[in-house]
Amino acid sequence: MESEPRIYAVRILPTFCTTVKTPMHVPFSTIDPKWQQYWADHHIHRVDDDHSKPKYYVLDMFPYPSGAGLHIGHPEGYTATDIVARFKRMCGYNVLHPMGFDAFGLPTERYSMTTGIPPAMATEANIATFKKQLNMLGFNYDWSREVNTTDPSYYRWTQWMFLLVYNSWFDEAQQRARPIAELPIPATITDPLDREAYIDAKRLAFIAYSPVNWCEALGTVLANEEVDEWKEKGYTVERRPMRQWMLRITAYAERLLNDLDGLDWPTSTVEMQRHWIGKSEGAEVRFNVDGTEHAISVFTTRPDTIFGATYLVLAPEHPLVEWIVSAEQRAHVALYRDAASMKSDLERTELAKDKTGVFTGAYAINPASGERVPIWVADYVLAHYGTGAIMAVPGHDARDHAFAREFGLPILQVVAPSDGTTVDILQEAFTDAGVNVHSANEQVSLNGRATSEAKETIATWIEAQGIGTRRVQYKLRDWLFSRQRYWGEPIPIMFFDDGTKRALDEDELPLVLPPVKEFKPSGTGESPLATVPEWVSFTDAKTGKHARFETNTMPQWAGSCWYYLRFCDPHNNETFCAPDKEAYWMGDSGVDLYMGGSEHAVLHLLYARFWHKVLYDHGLVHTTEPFKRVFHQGLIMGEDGRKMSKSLGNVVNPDDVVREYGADALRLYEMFLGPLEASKPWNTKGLDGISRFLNRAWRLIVNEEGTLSESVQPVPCTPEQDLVLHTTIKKTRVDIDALSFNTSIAQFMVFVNEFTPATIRPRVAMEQFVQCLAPFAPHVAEELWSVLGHTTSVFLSAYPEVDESKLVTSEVEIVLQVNSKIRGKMMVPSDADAATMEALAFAHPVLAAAMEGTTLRKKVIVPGKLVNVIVS
RNA sequence: GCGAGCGUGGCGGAAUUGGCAGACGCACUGGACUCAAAAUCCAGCGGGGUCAAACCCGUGGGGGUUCGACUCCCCCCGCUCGCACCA
Repeated sequence: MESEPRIYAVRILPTFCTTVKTPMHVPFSTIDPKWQQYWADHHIHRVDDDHSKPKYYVLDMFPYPSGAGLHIGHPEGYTATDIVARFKRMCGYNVLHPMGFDAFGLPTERYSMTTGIPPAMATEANIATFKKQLNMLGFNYDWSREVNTTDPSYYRWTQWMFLLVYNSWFDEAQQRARPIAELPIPATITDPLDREAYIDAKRLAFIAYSPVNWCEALGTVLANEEVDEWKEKGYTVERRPMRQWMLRITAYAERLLNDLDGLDWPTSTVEMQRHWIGKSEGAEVRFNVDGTEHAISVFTTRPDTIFGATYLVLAPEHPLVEWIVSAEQRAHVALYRDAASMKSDLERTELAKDKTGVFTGAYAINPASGERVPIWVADYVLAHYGTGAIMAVPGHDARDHAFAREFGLPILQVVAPSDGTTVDILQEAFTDAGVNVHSANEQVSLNGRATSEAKETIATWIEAQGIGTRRVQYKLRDWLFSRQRYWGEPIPIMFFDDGTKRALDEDELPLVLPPVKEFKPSGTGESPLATVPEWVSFTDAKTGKHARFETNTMPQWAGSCWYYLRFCDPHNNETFCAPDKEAYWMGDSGVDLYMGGSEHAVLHLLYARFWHKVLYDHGLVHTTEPFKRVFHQGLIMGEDGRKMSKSLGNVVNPDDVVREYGADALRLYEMFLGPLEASKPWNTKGLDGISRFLNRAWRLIVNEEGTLSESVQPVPCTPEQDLVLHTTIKKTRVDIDALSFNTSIAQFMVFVNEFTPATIRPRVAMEQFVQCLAPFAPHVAEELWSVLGHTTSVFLSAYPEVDESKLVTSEVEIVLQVNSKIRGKMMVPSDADAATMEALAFAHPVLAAAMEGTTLRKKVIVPGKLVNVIVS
């Protein structure tokens, strides 16, 4: 498109044809497809399983193939990994750089609801579009290893892994998953149904009836972490108790936390995972309810403040509420609990400015102080965390303080600042660590003890009294694993009329999704699968019993939990991945580089780590972690600095850019924008700059006829040229490992600026430059490599090596400073030692003049850098 | 509120262990080529100051460590992302 007007001008003014020098441009519209075809025909990107070479596994988070195709953000991470993959291959590594599609999910299903086009068909079309666009950008994926999560030959193994999880229990003592067959069953359990119930309760995949986030419009439940996303899109989500599959990820909380150490991940991502797991250490303490047999267990991280606990609070859902509530308060409490159940977790916290609650009419005995304290119900206490009940210490907890002030409950001070100052506990809670006061009974005194010591003392006392224990608590909750949707992996379990069930055996997998005509929700809160007669009513061949299949399907996260393993051995029909291939490609550290957006910093990465650990416990993988190094590419914003969106009209389409500037210009431009991890605005003018650079590089080597320029000669480099060349090689090698592509490209520009004025260009410099550039701009580099006379791909050549001797110059410029201010510069031999430097520098007029008539106080000499004299 | 990260020219951004701030690109200015324009090539481009130089100021603000700080430490301000009644 861009080149059209130029040609046009020549055509209408033919008389100027001979006089006007037509500047040469990279003919990208010819060479891009040419080399893409060449790579495909010659299998340049085919990964071999030659296990004698060192491996490098570089992985992109595979995309969801939406109908909209690639957006401009996709090529950013993909180009980065493409550069690394091509570079590592040129360095002699056997590189695995695969691509696939995470294609199950709601958007496709919703598209099918409105169009009637089956999701499998829509997915196929979308994937074709994505692949075409990915190839257009010249990425070096080995498509023979493509995976697609919706392909039965893939989800067969997703189902197999679900069953592996299902058939596991977590041995707390050994801190690992074990086969369910090894579960010890108490001898007292003899009834088969009781036995099954006991086993089911221990499985890592289990059915629970708990309040979930139901979205009527979507016809499915959502995970807690998904709620915000859909609410933003305008959907309403309500709390509803439903039958759900859960995965016991909480069993792995400690390992998921500990194994974060030693990962080469962004600090923010590690921190986010730590917070998500949310470990806190404290104590669980029992408070007896006055005048009853009941006791309320509370979890606290501040057992040292127990003497200041002036009331208890139960979550509205706490089962004990109805047992302890007094007759006169019963109506109030019931009203409050009903109101609370209508609110979602989100609404409870969003509207959390003012605390609400209601008195139960019951009292408990503070086991430390012996005081009788009122028991309240309030929704600022969450049912799912800790024990669903707290001891309120308004003197030393901001939330309890606000509640106590609202309802006129007593506030006691039991901790004072360590520095001896006083605080007004009635005005504001003192939540820092300090020294205990007013904290003693006949058996134990915390008075005068520092907070950390007081915690220990009281915890020991609590345990000695038999009223509680030390306890570790996590925020992490079990993973809600079922969706009431059609377009997901079927859960391979069938239920019989007698209340028993059966998981499919390995030889019965995959359990394939049945074709359906209607994708709308069944209307009963079940998935569209519930409307398929042969799905919910059939005779099981193995048992002869009448059965129905589970109608829930797995969430979209399932397929992405293990795809990195399938890439190691994508066509294996015997197992999900052959052990020797897993051992080779996953090596000692797993995926060597995993690139993807920070939106997956918590969930996907946590879920995948969890599955990996289950596999590890069963001896199916041999690394404890799947991803050694994770990197998040930043967002590319619109030209106006705002997030790209159709409604703002600031969206840049990669197809348009490739058509106008070529694939290499887009690749280089996105890498040159700024640091890979930063979010940065698009700037079309910057694309012109990159285009100019590519054209200048092109003209170093190619003449107007499109053949090798006469300026390229088989002569050695001058020392200056060698310095630039080897600086470029060195910088690129270092920068690629650091993923600092913007600075490598800047160095390429320096190289081109250096060689452009030269009339004789040493062939060796041109060749090595082309090799350096190749991972970044593969199409241009291949063409230049070919113009230079090579008949095989530049990617089969070895990346240039740095000759350190070429980086050493005979003289270096040093800085002369007087009182640390720069006063001059001079050249000295680069190997000059401190004494030589001093002698040369002191003879220099600038220093000589500065020191005249002054006293030398101090001299600082840094060889190769500077001479600094301090005078007065 | 808590956690993580970041503040450098008109703009995007560079700057091993503390050692010439502003590489490289964009924009802009001037010049060459051209009837003219585009393209290309050459030169300039933080602020003040000067005919020019010298010189002074300058990496969000304030303090500190150091011969020397964009870099290390403390306090403050601002921005981005994440979490948010988790007891």
